[in-house]
Amino acid sequence: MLIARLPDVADHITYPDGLARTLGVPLRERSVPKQHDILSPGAEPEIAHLLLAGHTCRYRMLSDGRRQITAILVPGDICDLEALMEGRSSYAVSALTPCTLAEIPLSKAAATNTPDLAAALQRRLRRDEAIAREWIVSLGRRDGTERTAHLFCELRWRLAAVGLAAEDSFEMRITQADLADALGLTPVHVNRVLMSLRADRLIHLKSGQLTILDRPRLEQLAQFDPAYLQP
Amino acid sequence: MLIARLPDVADHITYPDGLARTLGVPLRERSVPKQHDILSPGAEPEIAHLLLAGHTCRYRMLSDGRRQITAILVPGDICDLEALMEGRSSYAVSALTPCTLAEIPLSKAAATNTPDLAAALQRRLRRDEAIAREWIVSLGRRDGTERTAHLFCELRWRLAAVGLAAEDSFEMRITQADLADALGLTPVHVNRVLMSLRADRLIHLKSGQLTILDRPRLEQLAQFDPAYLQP
DNA sequence: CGTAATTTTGACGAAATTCAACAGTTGTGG
DNA sequence: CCACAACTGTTGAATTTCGTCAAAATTACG
Repeated sequence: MLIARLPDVADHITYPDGLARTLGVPLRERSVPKQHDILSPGAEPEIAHLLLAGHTCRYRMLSDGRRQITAILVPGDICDLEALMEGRSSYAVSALTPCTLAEIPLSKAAATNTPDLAAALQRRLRRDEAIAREWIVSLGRRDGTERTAHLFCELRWRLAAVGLAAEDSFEMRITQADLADALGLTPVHVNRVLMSLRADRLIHLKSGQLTILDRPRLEQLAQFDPAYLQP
Repeated sequence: MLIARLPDVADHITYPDGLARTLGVPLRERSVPKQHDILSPGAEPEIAHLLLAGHTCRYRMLSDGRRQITAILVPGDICDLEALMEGRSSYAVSALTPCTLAEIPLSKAAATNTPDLAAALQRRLRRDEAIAREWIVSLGRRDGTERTAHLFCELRWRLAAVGLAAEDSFEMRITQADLADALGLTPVHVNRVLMSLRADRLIHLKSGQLTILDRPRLEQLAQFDPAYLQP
């Protein structure tokens, strides 16, 4: 599932080689287990992370234990973009699955003042915001089934863009409990929604592999329009 | 309700004088009625707008008529930030109340290449994203009452920052139907939530004036933490 | 002053949650 | 390689939150 030197990846900071060249230092790689905390909010981190394999998330906890995932990151994404751009972070980041990460030293990033890098980071920020906006639409106005369908359409699109979703099928080892925290539902209800998507022959999900069986119908159900994901 | 030359406004593009000086042109002012479309998605706009008075929103429509408001803008905010930064916009903007706007010519803004302006715009973008993230938390994990309380806490904070919410009271002429589209609820349910907030003596809302009667209790109910609004 | 928009209320229905139990899968150490 | 424990997924029944429909009351506005 590792991403590297993909021909169809446009952005030069999506893969570690390009980012290392831009910063002028080789990036250390690191593997972290599922559930591992990559960034705690409030802390002053010294490294940011480019995700190479697996899925991470940004999230916020409420004081009574409720958790909301505000973003799911896929390979090629920068997990702690806020920390990279302003040195501090208002959200936490953790690993939804076992992950491989490339470490980006913040000191080095801050010292690298090329317009190239700044533009690339700003593009990432705009994209993250567009994704967040669409997530608001899902949480506010799509029911559980549409919302879940939309997430799967979005993940497929983003993974395909980095070469990780051939044939409408991709690795997704996110648990139903974590999906629930992303979708604003309970784990029980996520399970029922998945069962119904399966019964409708829209998806096949087993042992960490999600296959979209009927993409046109799933995208129609979700009212998925990839315009917001375009660079 | 007009915002201008406020001593406690830090950002030099929050008020029209500063922005006009930065761009080197005087900004035309314009009044638009309630419901007026300020920006349609997909269009290639030639002007962006700094909100001077009233409330506008960014929103997205689903094909079956459902609408989700993704951001509420207050005086000092740039309505069409995405258009200003990349020339096109993936969301629509319209006026929730009668508004006064300052017109920002995109050509002039694109030509003004000062690091100062770029930094200010990027700060706005980061802030908008932080607000969007918190909105995701509300829609995903707060119930109708908490969500409404959170929105009021946020509006009070943002309006206070531009001098428009003295004594925990501010003008808010947004209809319950529009609040519903922002909160991901139905108008009927918004009404019930407002009734219950009134019954609990947390707010007073009448003829377009919202007064927060017990701010500590309202903020606790909403689990409001203004950290995300900090510059 | 009259009409339209908005707010409020009630009765009923649907979507999602809660609680509880059980089955299946995965991972680990003996 | 098996046995066990822990986690993850699945299902049912009862309850809660929120939505829908419909109508009345109130307010805003030309």
